[in-house]
Formats: sequence, structure tokens, C-alpha cells
Amino acid sequence: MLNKIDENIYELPIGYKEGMRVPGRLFISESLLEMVEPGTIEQVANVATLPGIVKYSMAMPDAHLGYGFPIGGVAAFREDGGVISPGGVGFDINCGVRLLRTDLTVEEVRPVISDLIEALFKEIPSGVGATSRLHVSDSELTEAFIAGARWAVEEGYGTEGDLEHCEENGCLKGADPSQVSTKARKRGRPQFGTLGSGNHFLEVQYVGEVYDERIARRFGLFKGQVTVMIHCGSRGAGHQICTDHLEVLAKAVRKYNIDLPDKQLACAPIGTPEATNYFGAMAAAANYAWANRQIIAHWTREVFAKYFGDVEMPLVYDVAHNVAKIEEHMVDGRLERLYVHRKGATRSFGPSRREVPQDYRDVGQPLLIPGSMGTPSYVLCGQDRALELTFGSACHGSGRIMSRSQAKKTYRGSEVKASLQREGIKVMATESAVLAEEAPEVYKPSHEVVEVVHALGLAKKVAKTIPLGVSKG
DNA sequence: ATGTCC
Repeated sequence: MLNKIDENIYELPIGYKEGMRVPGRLFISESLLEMVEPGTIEQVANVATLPGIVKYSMAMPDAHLGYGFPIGGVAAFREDGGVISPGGVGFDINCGVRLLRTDLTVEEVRPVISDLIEALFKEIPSGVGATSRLHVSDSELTEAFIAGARWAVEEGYGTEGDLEHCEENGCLKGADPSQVSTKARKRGRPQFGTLGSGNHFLEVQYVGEVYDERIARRFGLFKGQVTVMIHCGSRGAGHQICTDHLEVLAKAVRKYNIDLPDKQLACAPIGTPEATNYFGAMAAAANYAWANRQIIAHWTREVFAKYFGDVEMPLVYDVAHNVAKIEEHMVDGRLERLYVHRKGATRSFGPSRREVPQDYRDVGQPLLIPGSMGTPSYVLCGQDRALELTFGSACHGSGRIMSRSQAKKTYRGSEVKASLQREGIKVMATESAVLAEEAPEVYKPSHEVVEVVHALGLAKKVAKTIPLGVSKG
């Protein structure tokens, strides 16, 4: 059924499932493919049946089972005849990663890592349903939905330079706060400026290895340097927005007579009110997430300032790995406007794209690939080759191989914590169960995932960061 | 991921 067509590329032919409009493509190694559940392959095939899908239904090497679309899925739809689907974005709209760099070295930070993590844990609220020490009014929330990270910067959280180093400058155009329900606002307002739970984290790390000196220098990275990685999304706001609009889109599927192999692929034709309204609400959630990461980054800088004085902590970059965006891509020799859905997939634009910030333009955008808790993360650089293969996309992380429930049965939080402590990694979490759910063993090895995208030329390895301490939900 | 089932 899966045909190997090249090294690390497998194709799922149109004939695999009735209704497929395009083939499926998995960008994955043989050994990682063995870890992919059959259901995930099925989801790749299901996405290929959606109206207006262009080229292929794609899966990155960290692919696993998701809601409707696989996590690690990339699908692009033409404006004329295509659809937009919340399943292709995910519940945590604009879940993403940002990386701050410092001019501190691992030798300076390691001796105080325990206190530093305790301070970060205290200052940056985390956990399920955590509430913020920031109190925004309803109109301020509306402004954040519209302006994203810029709203936070204008409120004094961070600098103009931060915005230049955010994907989309930290703001998706077309956000429509009128499509955000009262319920979503009610959940999102008190959580604005919180980390969340699950695989979300704030990690103090250091650059353990540099693979490409020239690009690392361009990103401001050097061996032994301390960095901070923040991984979080749109909290209850994005979750509620997704839930609300799934309900509307389930009806739209019947209204517009769309034949779906799975109800979880609920969608609406681009241009219909249902699709436009979801897109407006999704953009609002994406902007909330960017502002959220911006606020958290600011508080992180404040904590570092207490310990290390007036330390500079520029933003290396901020990537969105759960989002749908309008982008121009070459299709059969023509430039077309496409709705690119990346769910658990990172944009990987090389030098030829004007979306890459000016100071990275000659090398490509940074990609931030978090490892699982206690394992290395990677900084990659976008490559033009990705435009040919994946609409300019690559992997987003390690990818789960064990369910949360199974992980809780298999591991104990206290033991996971002790084992990390033995490696010198300080861990703080609101709930011990989260540590069991996020045990390093429940994820695919991140280095294997990164090797595949590097070998395919989707993104280039630049540096590896090693955890010193982590604050979690 | 998520007020982990209104």
C-alpha cells in the first residue's frame, strides 16, 4: 500500500481509499515509519479526499494520530474550490515555540539553576486551568485578538525587535473577535499570560552543539550559551473557539453536501460564511497565543534580570506549529494563493521567501523543534527545497508514541523527576502526573525526526540545545 | 491540547 518512492519519502496511492483526490506523502524514515499507527496512515488518506486539496496530503516524520487530521500533517487547499477545516489546525490554535538567547554561559547559570527554575515556576503560572496575574478587560482582550504580539509589546511586554522575529510578526491578519464566543472569552481572559499543561513548558537550556557555524552566528547562537525555550498556545480560548466552530462546521458539511470519510474532518468551502467565520476566530486565537508567549517572555526576562542583572535576552524566533495560513506557492508552474494547514508542523521558509525576517534573509527562517522533557531540542534553518516538497514545511517535535493514559500506568511522576534530577536537570511541575505523561520514553527520539528533515533538505540542522531546568504544568 | 465528561 505504501510505496517507497525515494529515500525518506513514501507515497500512498490514490487507489488506496475511495474518494482520494490526491496521493498521500509521508516524509519519514523506515524506522520511524514502524512507530506510526495504522490509524495515522488512514488519516493521511482521509485528508486526501477533501475538496480542493493540492498536490498531496502530507505527513512529517513526527506524525501521529490526531483529531481528524494527523498531528504532523500538512495540507494545502486552493482558494477556488478548497475547504478550511479546524481539524487541520488542532484544538490548541497557534501552539508554538519561541527561543530567547542570552549572553550567559552554562557555567554561569548551572550553579543557580534550582533557584532560577523555582522563580520562573512562581512568576509564570502553569497547570490546567491556571490563572494569570495579568488582569485584562474585555476590550483589551479584543485588542489582543486583533493585534497579537504587538498588543503585548504596546502594553510594555517586550520590544519592537521581538515582533520582527515572530512568524507573521506575531499577528495573523483577518482576526474577527465577533466570532469568538462569550464562553471562549470567559475561559481565555483569566488565562492570558499562563503556560498551560501537558507538553507545554518553559525550559532553561544551553547550546550543546553547533552544526552550522555561519547560520548559528546569524541567529546569535554559540556553543555553551544559555537559551530559554517557551512552548505554549492559546489555552482555553483556542480550545473553546475550536469546539464552537466545529459544531457550526459539522452543519456546514451537510449544507454544502461534502462527503467525508470521518466526521472529525468537518470543514466548509472557502468563501462561505462558515469558513470565513472560523478563519476569523482561528486568527483571533492565533493572535492570543502570540501575545501569550510575548507576555511570558517578558516575565522570563524580568526573572533573569533579578539573578543576572541587566542581561540582554533577544528573541531568536517564534514559530506557530498549529495554524492555517494564506500563502502563495507554485503549483504546476503557476503562483497560487493556498490555505496551508499545518497541524503539528512548522513552516520552513528558505532565503527565497520574503516572509523571512530581513536579518535572517540570506540563510532562511529559524525552526524551533522542542525535544521531550529532559531531552535535547533543535534549532534548524528553513530551506527552499521545502517549497518544492512540502509547501515550505517540516516537523514540529518528537511526536508521541504512547498515550497519556498508558504513560500514567507505566511511569511514576516522582521517579521521572528523580531520574532527571540525577542527570542534573531541575524539574518543577504543578502536578506529578504530568511528569509521567511527559516521560522522555513516551516520545519518538527527536534526533531521528530531525535527521530525516535534514536529510530531505526540508530544513538544515543549526544547533542542539540541552536542558538545564524546566518549569511545567 | 483542554475548567482531561454539562
